[in-house]
Amino acid sequence: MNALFKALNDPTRRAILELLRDGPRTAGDIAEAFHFSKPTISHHLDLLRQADLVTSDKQGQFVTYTLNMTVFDEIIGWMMQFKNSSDTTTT
Amino acid sequence: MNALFKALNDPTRRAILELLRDGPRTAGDIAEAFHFSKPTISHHLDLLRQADLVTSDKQGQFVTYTLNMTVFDEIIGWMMQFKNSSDTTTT
DNA sequence: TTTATATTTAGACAAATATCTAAATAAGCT
DNA sequence: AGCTTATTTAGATATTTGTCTAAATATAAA
Repeated sequence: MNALFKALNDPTRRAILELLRDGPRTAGDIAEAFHFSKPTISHHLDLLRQADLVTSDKQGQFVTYTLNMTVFDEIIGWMMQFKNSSDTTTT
Repeated sequence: MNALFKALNDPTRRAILELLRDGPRTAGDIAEAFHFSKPTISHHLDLLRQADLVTSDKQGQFVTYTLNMTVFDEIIGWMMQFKNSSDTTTT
C-alpha cells in the first residue's frame, strides 16, 4: 500500500500509466514521450514496477512495460471504505 | 490531483483519515492517537486540508476535523479510467 | 570480434518532506 | 489582568526524492 501511493505521487509516473493505458510500450518509447533522461524514466519505471502497477518483459534488447490493472482494485477498495463511512442509505 | 496524491502518500495521514472515518475529531484528539508531536500532526492535518480530504471547523479553542468524502470520487474516477482500459466488453 | 543500440546501475546534488523544539496566537477560566 | 489549555507558526535538521551525467550490462549486427 505504501509503495502504491508512493508510486502514484508523481505526475510523470501518473502520465506514464496513462500512456500505457493505450497499450504496452518499450522503455525507450516511454522515455521519448517525456522530456527527461532515459535513466530518470528508467527509475520511474522501477518505482511503478515495485508498486506492481506495471510489469516488465524483456524481449531481446528491448524491455516492454505493461499496465497491471489488478492493483487498481486494491486502491479503489481502500477508497470505497471511506465513501460509505457515514452513509447509511441502502441503494 | 497533485495535492491529493501527495496527501495520501504518508501512512500517518492515511491513518488520520481512517480515524476520521468513525466521526469528526478535534486536533488534540487526533494528535493523542499518534506518537508524534502536536505540531507534526497539525502539519499533517494542514496537508489533508489542502487536498480537501478533510474540513476544519473552529469551535472556541477547539478545531474539529471532519472527513470530506466527496473528494474520494475524484480519485476513484481516476482509477476507474485504468480498470476499463483494455476491456472492450459492454455490460 | 568490434561496433551500435537499449536499458539499467552508480554516484552526485538540489529540492522536498517529516519530524522536532520553542514561540506565537487564541480562547476560556478565576 | 493573569493563568491555563488548544492549536498553529517558525525555524532547524535529517531523510527521501527527482533529476542528471558517466559508466556498466546486454543484445544485436557487421
